[in-house]
Amino acid sequence: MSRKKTIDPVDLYTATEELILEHGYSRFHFKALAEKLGVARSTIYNYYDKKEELVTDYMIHLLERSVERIDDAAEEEEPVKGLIRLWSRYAHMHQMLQIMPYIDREATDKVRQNVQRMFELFQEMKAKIGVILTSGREAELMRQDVSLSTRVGFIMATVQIPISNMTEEEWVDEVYAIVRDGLYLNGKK
Amino acid sequence: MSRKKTIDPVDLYTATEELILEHGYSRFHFKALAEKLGVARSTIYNYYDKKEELVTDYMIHLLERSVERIDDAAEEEEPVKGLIRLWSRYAHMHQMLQIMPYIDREATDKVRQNVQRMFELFQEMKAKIGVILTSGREAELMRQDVSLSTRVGFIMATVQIPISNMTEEEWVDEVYAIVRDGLYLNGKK
Amino acid sequence: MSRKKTIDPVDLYTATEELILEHGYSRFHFKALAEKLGVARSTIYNYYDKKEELVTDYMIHLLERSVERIDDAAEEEEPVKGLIRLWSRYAHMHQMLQIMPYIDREATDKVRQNVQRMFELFQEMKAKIGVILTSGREAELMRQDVSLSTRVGFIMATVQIPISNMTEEEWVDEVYAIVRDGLYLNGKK
Amino acid sequence: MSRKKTIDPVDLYTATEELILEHGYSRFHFKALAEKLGVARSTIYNYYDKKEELVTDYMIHLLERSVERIDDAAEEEEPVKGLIRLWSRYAHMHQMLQIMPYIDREATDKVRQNVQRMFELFQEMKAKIGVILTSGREAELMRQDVSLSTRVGFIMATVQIPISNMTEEEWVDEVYAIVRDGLYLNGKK
DNA sequence: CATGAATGAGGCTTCATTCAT
DNA sequence: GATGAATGAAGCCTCATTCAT
Repeated sequence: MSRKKTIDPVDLYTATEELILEHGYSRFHFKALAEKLGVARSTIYNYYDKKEELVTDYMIHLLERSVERIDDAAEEEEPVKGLIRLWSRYAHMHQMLQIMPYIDREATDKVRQNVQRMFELFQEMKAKIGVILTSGREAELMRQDVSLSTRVGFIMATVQIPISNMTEEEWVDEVYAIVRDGLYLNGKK
Repeated sequence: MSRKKTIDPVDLYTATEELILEHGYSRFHFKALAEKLGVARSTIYNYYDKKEELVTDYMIHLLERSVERIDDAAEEEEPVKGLIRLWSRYAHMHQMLQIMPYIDREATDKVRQNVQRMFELFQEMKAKIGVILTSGREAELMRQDVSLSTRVGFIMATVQIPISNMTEEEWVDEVYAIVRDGLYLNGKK
Repeated sequence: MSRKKTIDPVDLYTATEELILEHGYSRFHFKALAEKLGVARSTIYNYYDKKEELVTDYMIHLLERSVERIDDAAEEEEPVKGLIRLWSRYAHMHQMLQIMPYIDREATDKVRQNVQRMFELFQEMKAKIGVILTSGREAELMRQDVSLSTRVGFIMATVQIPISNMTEEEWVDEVYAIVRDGLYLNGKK
Repeated sequence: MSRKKTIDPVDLYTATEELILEHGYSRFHFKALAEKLGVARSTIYNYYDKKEELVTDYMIHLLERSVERIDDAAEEEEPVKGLIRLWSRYAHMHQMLQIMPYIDREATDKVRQNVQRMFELFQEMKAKIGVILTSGREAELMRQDVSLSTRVGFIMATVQIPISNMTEEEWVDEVYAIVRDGLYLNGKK
């Protein structure tokens, strides 16, 4: 039959992620990717015709996993804390989403479709968070005087808070505390 | 911008900002810049030897103005609200800071120095926010059980919250409300 | 072509011809050929080591058949008309010959030999036409004040005349009429 | 002011023509062109963004000149002979037209427009020849029992007749002789 | 200063072809 | 034989940058 594959598709994603996180999208080339994987540049073209296709495929993969995890978070005792913990694990997702404006959406049809799919997944993510905030026990506990979209945006924005000199779990606790009760003392100690 | 064949340095900044906000840093070229300014590409080199120098100069200019405004915010009745209002005005600053990873810091000595200066300004900004949170009346009102760095990061992260279907002032009110009191009802209305 | 995983050599020729006529030699790749044949690209290499070898083999095959037909034409009542009718059937041969300048003759020894053989076949074709024009009844009917090579070239050039809005046979009649008697009235109707 | 130009646009056309005639369109690259002109490859991109744009521009230039010459031919004593003489001068035009199928017409908008323009010029050329064949003294002298399109195609096809062992003027005389009176003796000497 | 011209470096892609199974 | 995988060579193209006027 044929020769044994040297590129594991999972490695492709891993290498893509690492390169982008290390150097940013502008320095993400098939050349660098090939070097990292130890193959010829043209070899990658047997897997992906365009770098945009690879990147968007990877991002969809990442988003899909993230969206799944939101369901897990929803099951937790404190769903909002679950979301924040999710961010601590998927912090790089945020950085990946930042590169979206740099992607040439018109590169190929596949890219166009992928970008569309990413948009849908992003909406889905926001919708799921919206559901968490408006359903069950949360709805009762939560203030309704602020628009849902701002509340959802608020929770998502916390992914940006840097984690300095503490463990992941400490970060989650601190962020959850202020998300829940705010920065100000309200009769709290 | 101008039709004159000479470059007004202010136009350089304006055009730089517009190009980056419109198309992202990856599509920011001296070629496009020259077209926007109506001059020859090589003319820009009489002002800047490297595109990184231009961009970092511009970003320093932007950061310096922002830092000044923080002092104004500190004077307000509700300083934290002042900060949030500042974000609504300088939302693009956030986008500009996003491009930092894309800049080749090693390009020239000047760039290296500029990046260093940006870092200092950024620290200064965080420090000023820290001072606001720990001084005067705020210190008494604010919870101390969460680390200062997380609280500062929290306030800065709110710049990410999207402004959907509302005025700038409504956004400021909503965001300030949850920043202050959190997402949950705590005996509040 | 075939769905079998083995290649029928005849299919190879057919597919080659179709691809070249459709898209020209510059877009004739083993990639496209393999797709058309429903086999893997590398499989073709079990039959031909070089694409030039395949193409020239095919062209030789085509020329050989054409040369044979010239003998048939010579047997006809009006041999020159027979030649012209031959062109109407083998019009693609003309297009195939056009691609000769695009073939890398130095690719392999086989290619060199094939090109040589094609040249010989082409000479043979011209020779056979020359014989027709100078032998038997034709010689008496035909003017001798124009060099033989021009007369042969003239007949061969007619393959270029487009066939617009008429049947193959009408084209043959019209072309033969002017080849025989020229464009001008000479006491003719 | 600026540096002195090293590329004369006329040289660009000349080099383009030479390269294509020597090696065929498939071996016509900006790389080869740059070498021939003694400039860097990228320099050519300051003149033409796409090789298709250069080639089609050149071909339009060539066609336009040819079309003009047809008007001159029409003025001659024997217009058809004028056309044939024109071919002897513009024989390469025929070869250039052969490459049309190899040009990627969809490369850019400019290319699309150029190809359209070429098509129009080609139609114009055929129309002008048609006018010659049907107007004035010619119409009376010429047979009408063969369709105009075949007669026009016939004249254009003669450009293919090889010129072997004779001067240009001898070739013109010979070809004109058979175009006018045909291959056969009709009471002629 | 301003400019148009030229260039090199770097990235993108496509294919013919080779290789191991 | 047939195949899928890998590769190198070759061509395409864009831009930052330098240079001479």
